[in-house]
Amino acid sequence: MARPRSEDKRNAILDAAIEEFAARGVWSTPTAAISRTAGVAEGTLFTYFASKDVLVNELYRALKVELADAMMSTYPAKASSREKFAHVWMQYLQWAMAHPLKCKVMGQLRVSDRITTETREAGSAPFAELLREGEECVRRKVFVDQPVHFIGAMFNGLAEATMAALAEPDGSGTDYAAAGFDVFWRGVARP
Amino acid sequence: MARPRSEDKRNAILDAAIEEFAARGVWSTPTAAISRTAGVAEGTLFTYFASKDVLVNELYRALKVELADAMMSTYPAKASSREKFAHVWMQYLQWAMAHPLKCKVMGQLRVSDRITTETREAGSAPFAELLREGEECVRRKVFVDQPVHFIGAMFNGLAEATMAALAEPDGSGTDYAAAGFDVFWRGVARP
Amino acid sequence: MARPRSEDKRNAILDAAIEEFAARGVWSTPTAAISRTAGVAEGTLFTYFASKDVLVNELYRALKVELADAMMSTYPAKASSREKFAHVWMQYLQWAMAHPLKCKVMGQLRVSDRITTETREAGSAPFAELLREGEECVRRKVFVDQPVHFIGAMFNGLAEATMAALAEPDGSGTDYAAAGFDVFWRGVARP
Amino acid sequence: MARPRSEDKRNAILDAAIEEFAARGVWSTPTAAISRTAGVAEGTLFTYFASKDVLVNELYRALKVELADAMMSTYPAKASSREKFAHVWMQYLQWAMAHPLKCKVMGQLRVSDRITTETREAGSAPFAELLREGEECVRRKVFVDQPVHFIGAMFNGLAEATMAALAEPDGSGTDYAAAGFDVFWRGVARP
DNA sequence: CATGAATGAGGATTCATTCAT
DNA sequence: GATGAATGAATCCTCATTCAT
Repeated sequence: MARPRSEDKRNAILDAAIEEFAARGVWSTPTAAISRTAGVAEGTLFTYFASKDVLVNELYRALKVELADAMMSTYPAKASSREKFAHVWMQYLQWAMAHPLKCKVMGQLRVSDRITTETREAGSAPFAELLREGEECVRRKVFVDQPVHFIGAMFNGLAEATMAALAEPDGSGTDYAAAGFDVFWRGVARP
Repeated sequence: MARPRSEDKRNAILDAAIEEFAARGVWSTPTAAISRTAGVAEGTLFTYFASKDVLVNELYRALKVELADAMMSTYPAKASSREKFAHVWMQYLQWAMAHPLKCKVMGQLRVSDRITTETREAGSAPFAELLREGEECVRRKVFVDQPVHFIGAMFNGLAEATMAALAEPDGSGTDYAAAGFDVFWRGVARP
Repeated sequence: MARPRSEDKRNAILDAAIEEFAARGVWSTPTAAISRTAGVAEGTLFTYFASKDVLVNELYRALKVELADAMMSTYPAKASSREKFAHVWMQYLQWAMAHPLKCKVMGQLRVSDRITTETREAGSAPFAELLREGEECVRRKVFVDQPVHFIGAMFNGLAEATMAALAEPDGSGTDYAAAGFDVFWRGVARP
Repeated sequence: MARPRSEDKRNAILDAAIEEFAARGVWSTPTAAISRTAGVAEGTLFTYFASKDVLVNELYRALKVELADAMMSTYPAKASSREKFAHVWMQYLQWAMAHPLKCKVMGQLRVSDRITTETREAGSAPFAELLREGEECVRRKVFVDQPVHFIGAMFNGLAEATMAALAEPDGSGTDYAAAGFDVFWRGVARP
């Protein structure tokens, strides 16, 4: 199938999907709701995405790419390791705070069975640079002696927890973002 | 008088739900699949759970209760703080490893819109004891000066990440469970 | 099947059926609603009535019998024809006003396909006396020269219309009952 | 652009509904039977009528409109009052005889709880002209001194009874239609 | 290509009836 | 006989996808 005409329309559909998925849950949202919100006809959705599964996978990939861009595009290649991770951490949280719907949808998609392994791999590709830095840190004994993917998982888990804390409406004013990163760094840095 | 409602049947339905939800995803499993797996008629499911939503909420609560029991029933009330948290951490991970399906389903339910606030609250009730210990640690300056719910979130986030790492089939033999706890403790303990 | 034990229970079921049918419509009322209102178990209903259809037919018959009793038990066998019909007319309307639910249900059952011809015939049996008087009136040229069943239909149609008028909440105070009978009598009496 | 919604298909569904409702009763006919008879897919019914309730209400309204058209479209505005009512009466009965199924269905719908007040009002709107004539007759002392709606109810009640008599298969050859109107007129005309 | 009506398999639930207790 | 849990066919409706316009 040739590339469909309008990139705008494709994006409108993806945006509508985010909005609807966030509001009603991924598997409770009919494609008709998405097309309506996107302002296109029901059938049009299927000229841009062959099926709902495809749409969902592409959306996941798109969100990952956007997040990766937010996190990595200003990556301070020359800073210290700590600064590199801190920078990425902060970009992550800022993006998450700026895009709560996208964040919520990513959370739902992450645990979904309909996201293929291929999509998942594509989604983590842009973070290769960060992985390399992690490996370096392990090698240089800056980090504890654990596989990078494990350390990456810690990073993610803590970031998500921090995000959730930031999202709470208790407004205690605490700077969870910085606190969260401290937990991460103290946790994985070799004592 | 009359057949009494059977706890066995209720459990069979919940077990079947776990099995099917893990295999096909919560919102892709028809109630008919659950009843078939449970060995009851389609209608019987609805004498035990008024609707699929109710079933899903009760299942979430039941899983939480089971997990809480695994984590807290052998809580070492007289041990040191570190030992208390370590114990709970290990019980958590052991339960998770022993019940991967339940774990997977909990992961899906946690992000679901259909789980009510009430259910969520009921699910976290059994961990009150742990919260208290956390507060104590903050007060005694064992932990960094952050709200307990934030520290609890860190605990959870790291535990989940560790679980995921344990579930990976790379079988590197690394003891992720212990390593994960070390990250947690170093992270939240006052340096 | 032997006569079931308790006549009371049978009546409770019929009464409950009237109440529920009036409130929710005959075919929107589950048998379970009837048994609940009657204060008996779901299954018990079926020891008194073999099926819902049977229940509905017996109810129709019972209502007809009750109405017939109200109309005919004080039938003034020695009065003039006009007085006879007027008496029956008034009894009819009084019964209808006194039992609006029963009346409503009869209205629904009358047009229902599930009422058998046999039931309908049984329902009109108690009015034989009145039919005879009608025939007499035709023969004696008190009524216009039409078949009695046609005149009976007029009687019924006008009585129902009068009932509906009485049920309206406009409360104009008009004596519809008497006015309705006058319309009937003028209409069918030979001028 | 796109297939336009077809009035034909809508009518086919309404016609099928009449046929099936007449044969099996309104609440015993599955929507699937209607769509099959109409020659459309099960789902198509719901693009024309949002629910069975909506279909039933629209059907009632459509039947009323059709009947009103039959009765009122040739209304002899310049004839005498008696002729006006006689005309409408005859049109009513002719329509009823010509469309026994529609008539039967209207009878069932009239007593149904699912017909909304709004639908009922819309259904009686086209008869305003006749109501006015009735009021005129009361004012000019052609009719007895009763509210028009009461006289209207008599008209209806008698017409229905006459219809039922006409529908009986005794084929006595009696001209019930004319006889019925005579009953009406004698009944309501001031003696 | 865009549109939205048409399709029909699938799904949650209901409910008359049966039957174990 | 009474009870109410168990049954599963039947029902209304949804929705991903197709296709005529």
